This record gives sequence, structure tokens and C-alpha cells, in this order.
Amino acid sequence: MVNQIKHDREEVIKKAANLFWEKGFHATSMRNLQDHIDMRPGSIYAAFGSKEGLFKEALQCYTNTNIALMQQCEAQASSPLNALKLFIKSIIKRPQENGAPSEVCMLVKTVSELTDENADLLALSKQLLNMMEQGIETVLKRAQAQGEISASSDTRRLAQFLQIQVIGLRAYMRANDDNDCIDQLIDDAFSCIQ
Amino acid sequence: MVNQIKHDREEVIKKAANLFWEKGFHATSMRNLQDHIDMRPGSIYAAFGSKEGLFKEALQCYTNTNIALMQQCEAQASSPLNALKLFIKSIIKRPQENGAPSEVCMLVKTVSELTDENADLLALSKQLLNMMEQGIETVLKRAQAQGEISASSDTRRLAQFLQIQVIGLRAYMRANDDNDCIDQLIDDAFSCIQ
DNA sequence: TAACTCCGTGAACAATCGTTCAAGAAGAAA
DNA sequence: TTTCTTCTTGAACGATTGTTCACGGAGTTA
Repeated sequence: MVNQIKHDREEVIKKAANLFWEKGFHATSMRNLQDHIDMRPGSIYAAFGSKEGLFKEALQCYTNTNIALMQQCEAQASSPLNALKLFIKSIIKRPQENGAPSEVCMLVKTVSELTDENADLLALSKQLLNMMEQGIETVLKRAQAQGEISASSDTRRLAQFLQIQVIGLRAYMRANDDNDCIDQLIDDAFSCIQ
Repeated sequence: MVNQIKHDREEVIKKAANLFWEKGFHATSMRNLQDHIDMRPGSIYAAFGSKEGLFKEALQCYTNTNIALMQQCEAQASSPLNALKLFIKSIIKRPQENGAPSEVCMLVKTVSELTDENADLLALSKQLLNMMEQGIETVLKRAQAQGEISASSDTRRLAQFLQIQVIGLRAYMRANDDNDCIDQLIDDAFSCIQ
């Protein structure tokens, strides 16, 4: 085998994504990343081109993980709507329970933090968030086809509604330390979906 | 009159708050601030002590403005619940319409961006967000006393619900460029309040 | 006018930022 | 062993970070 790649690319990106997710784009320095993913600047720049390049891959990785989780929920749950509930509940669980580095969605954090000074990163985050919403809508349509939700419901609007609930709940959890009521708040949100 | 203070403190803090609100704490450099508030480093540090010190005042200023807006809405509207609707609608309106530097609430942005590395700023933001929620609850109680909402409703939970809606809606607007549907989404959220 | 007080100035500080690149290490091919 | 290829290393770059402080200017008091 020719010179083997020392670092597993996927593994490295995953570690980087976790650090970016925790600290945000600007507060994460290349020195921080070097320590966290155990690579030297030369290797990082050879592999990813720039801090922005690595961040793009991190955003993609984060989204792919979420999509995979969604598919996993669909395989497990007894119906599309239950899959959606399972997905959202497992995403919203406190970080200390599922190892996530922040309560807030990484894409939302990024969209909130960045400005036009990083236009392409901002655009990518918006695009990925939109992709997640469309994924939700796809499952909602499946639920509609199976009669779980009314045929007259606007699945696009329902997907928007759920997206807003999840964004709001996660940011709210970040802002409040004691959140025993979260489970009920999630149920409240879902009771609106018919 | 002894040497008059050249810069109006309130005005300076308001300008600084707008820049911090737009760019976030980390992405706003002292050089950016110097240009934006037209003060030199010496004067800034004499008046505020540090970047963190100025940011604290900016957070307070932002919150005070929101509280003032809430009171103004109560004076204008025909009932407590209508005042709340008016307040939330005027907050959620797109930044290009009301001059706000970002769609996202400054306190939420801060809570989302910062980590324990700026523990006191994080704590202050959480505290101010909580204060806003309590303000909402106060108005809800007034609405309850006037029979606008059911006497059996849990105003604490309703305030939480509204807080989550506003947080979610604003972040959602930041992430989506075309948002003609926002007014309807706001009405949807309020239709749950009984 | 001279001395004093106060605020504002901006050059300069050490530290850190994102990034580059010449050099080294290690296995493959000859 | 020698050459070649490929990946890694870490010192070093100029730029920018948050912050400091000796200085100048302007109004007040004597």
C-alpha cells in the first residue's frame, strides 16, 4: 500500500465539526483545531485548503449525520409520524445525554453568527437548513399518504411549523438551565400536527 | 461647565449595541467599534473598562429598548393580549423594515455564540432573556385578570410557549430569504393562546 | 499668564490570528 | 541502496487581536 493516509478523513471532519459546533466559527482558532483533531497546519491546509474549507465539510458532515438519524428513525418507528416524533425528540435531548457539544442546532448557530463577510458559508448553511426542512416535509407527505394527518393539511406549512418549533426549543434550552418541562413542550408542539 | 463629556454615553452604547448585534461578540473587533462609535481606544477603555464591559452595557441597552417597546405597546393597544401581539409583531418584522441589524434576537444570538470562556456574559444574557419572559408573563396575567385568556391557563407555560415561538420565528427568518408567510405563522402561534 | 484638571488621542505593546513552505520521514519502485 | 512519491512537520510570515499609556489640547481657577 502506498503511503497510507495517517488520519481518517471522516473521523477528522467529525471531530472538527464538534469543535466548530461547540465554539462557533469565529471563536474556533486554527490552533484549537490543531490540538483537537491532532493535525499540524500543513496537513490541515493540504487536506482542506482553508479554515472555511474545513468548516464547509463540517457543516456537510453535521447535516449528513442528521439525515442518517432521520432515516434510522424511520426504520425503527411504527409510522412516519412516529418516526418524526422520535427524530425530533432524540435531537432535542440535552447535550449531556447524547454527547452533542451544544443544545443549539449547528446550522442555526452558524446562520445566526455569520454575516455577508462569509457569504458562501452563510449560503451553504441556509441551503442545508432548507434541505433538512424538505426532509421533514417528505416524511410528512408519507404520513399524509397513510392517513396519519389530514389530506387537506399543507405539508409545506407543517414542515415550516416543525422546523420553527425545533429551532425555538433548542435555543430556549440553551438559555435556560433547568428544563424538566421540555418533554411536555415537545408534546405540546406535536399536538398541533393533525 | 467643567470639561464637558464629548460623547453622549447612551448614544455610544446604542451604536455599539447595534454593531455587536449585527456581527456578534467575537467577530466585532475593537477597531470595528472605534470606527462605528467614533471613539479612540483610550476613551473607550476609560469609559467601559474592556470589550466585555462595553458588551455588557450593550446587552442591557438592548433589553431596555425591548422593555420600553413593550410598555409602549401596552399604552397603545386596547387590551393586554393585543399589546402582546403588537409587541411581538413589531419585534419580528424584517430588519429592513424597522432598522434592526439582524433578524435574530441579540440575547439569543449571544447565548448561542458564547461558551464558558465568557461565563459572565453568558450568564447575563440568560438572565436578561429570563427577564423578558417574565415581562411577557406579567402581561399574560393581566390578560387573564381581564378574562382575555382562561383562568385555568398556566401563564408561566404560556410565556414559555410565546418565548419559544418568537425565538424560533426570528431564527427561521434569518435562515430563509423569502418570508411572505411570516404574518400567517405569527397568527398561527397566537391562535394557540386561549 | 501660569498652574491645574480633565478628556481625548493614537502610536505601540505582546499575543494570537490564518496561512505558507522548506525540510523531513517513510514506504514503494528500481 | 538509490530514487521517487506522498504525507507530515513546525518554524515562521504578515496581519490583526485586545489593551495600555505618555502625550496634547482645551477649559477653569488663581
